[in-house]
Amino acid sequence: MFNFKLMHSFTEENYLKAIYHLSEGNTMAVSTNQIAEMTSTKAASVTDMLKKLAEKKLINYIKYQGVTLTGTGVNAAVNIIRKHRLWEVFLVEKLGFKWDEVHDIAEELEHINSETLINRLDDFLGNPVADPHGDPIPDRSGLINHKKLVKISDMKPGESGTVSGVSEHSSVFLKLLEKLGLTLGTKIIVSELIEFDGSIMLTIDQKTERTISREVAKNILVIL
Amino acid sequence: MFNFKLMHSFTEENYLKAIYHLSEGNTMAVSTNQIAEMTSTKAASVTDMLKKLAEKKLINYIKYQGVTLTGTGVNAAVNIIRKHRLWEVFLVEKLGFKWDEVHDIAEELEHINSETLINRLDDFLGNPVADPHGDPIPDRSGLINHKKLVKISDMKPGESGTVSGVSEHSSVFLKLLEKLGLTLGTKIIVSELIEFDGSIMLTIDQKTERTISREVAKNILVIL
DNA sequence: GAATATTTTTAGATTAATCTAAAAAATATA
DNA sequence: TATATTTTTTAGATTAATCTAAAAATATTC
Repeated sequence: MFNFKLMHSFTEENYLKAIYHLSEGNTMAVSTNQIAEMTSTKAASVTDMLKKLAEKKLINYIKYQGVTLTGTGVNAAVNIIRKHRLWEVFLVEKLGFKWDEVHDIAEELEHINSETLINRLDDFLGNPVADPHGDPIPDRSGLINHKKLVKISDMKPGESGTVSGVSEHSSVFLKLLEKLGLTLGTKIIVSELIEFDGSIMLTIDQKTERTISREVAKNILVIL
Repeated sequence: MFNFKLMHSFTEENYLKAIYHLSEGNTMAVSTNQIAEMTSTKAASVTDMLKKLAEKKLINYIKYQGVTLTGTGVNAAVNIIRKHRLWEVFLVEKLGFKWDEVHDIAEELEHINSETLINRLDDFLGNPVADPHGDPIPDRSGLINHKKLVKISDMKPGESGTVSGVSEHSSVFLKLLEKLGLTLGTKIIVSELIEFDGSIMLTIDQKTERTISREVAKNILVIL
């Protein structure tokens, strides 16, 4: 259960989210510059905010050593991500937006403060487990069901799987995937690795044959 | 069509909305103190903001003379109200909130900025013409279909009508109406005016007989 | 391990929105 | 109409979030 009834400002929430995303995957502390880059601010501004978040016990912060989220900080961040992803599902499933159109609007909606609202939205949507990009939706207690996903670029020839996520969320990339017929749920088989440039030949949905660049392959995640 | 692509801050929007609501009904300019009261700020803060809004040509402001909205200002205010009311419909119709629970959440949602979002929400909801309290929802060009509503307190004995709106939106009042069986759509007949205290005896839905105070009657709006 | 480069923090300003207290203008009252 | 009261504005501060420029700490390179 989310036990932080204290309100955090819009801006504080964005910093928490940035720190959370930056620490996903790696166990290291997150640096000031990384946060500055992700939040499109300057390092000096980040330092100021880090002091404030540390004061509020949302992060562990030692000067010059980077930051990690505290338990409370993780809870806050996960709650924002839950809201973001549920709103994305709403926008796509109920309002007919495309998967490349929802990010900015969800970025605003994620800051709406009402636990009741978000839990009712969750129920209304049928308690979805993933957002339109395949990212898992934390449940109301903050638990995240991480699926084991593999980059197409890490697959061996002959292996097959189902497209289930992306690690690049830009509209340009998502539109490309649509054009290539590589949306979520698509079944693929890696037929060949092209040694020359590292590009990868796929069989898509048992019919189409298509070559994708290594750069594209790195950003498509598959369940084997 | 709304032709103000310029963004207004959360705060500016709240001032515009306050001025709009305060000028509804009366043709007079709105005073600094009225705005301060409605926005829960001090008069000095209001003066500062009025200068800013005048600078942006959203209001007509003459020192010591109060303010009126300009055309652009009205458009901006109406757009916010449209968003507020559509979100209220969503909360009640789709998420199962009660009519006395939606105001605060809609107050946050109304500031989400996306014309596409709100137009799609409008369609998703079936282009409703009124919010859960009976207030009219401006269409996407900003037009408001004002219905001729009469206060129960202004009705004569023998007159009948359908409850179609309220002029008091507090949760306390709305809950009371529910308890009294006087929700939107309820048919009433004024059976008697009690001279002693001005209270009014009603027949509700052709069966229940009930007396309501003049204070309550003043805040219930009816279509004859 | 000293010199250089990079990163991070501090210091001092800026902007938006607010406040209190005092001054100015408008309104009400005697 | 002169005085008192109320309303509104100005003046000067405060808070949150940001910035630039300079200083301090850490990391890299020779």
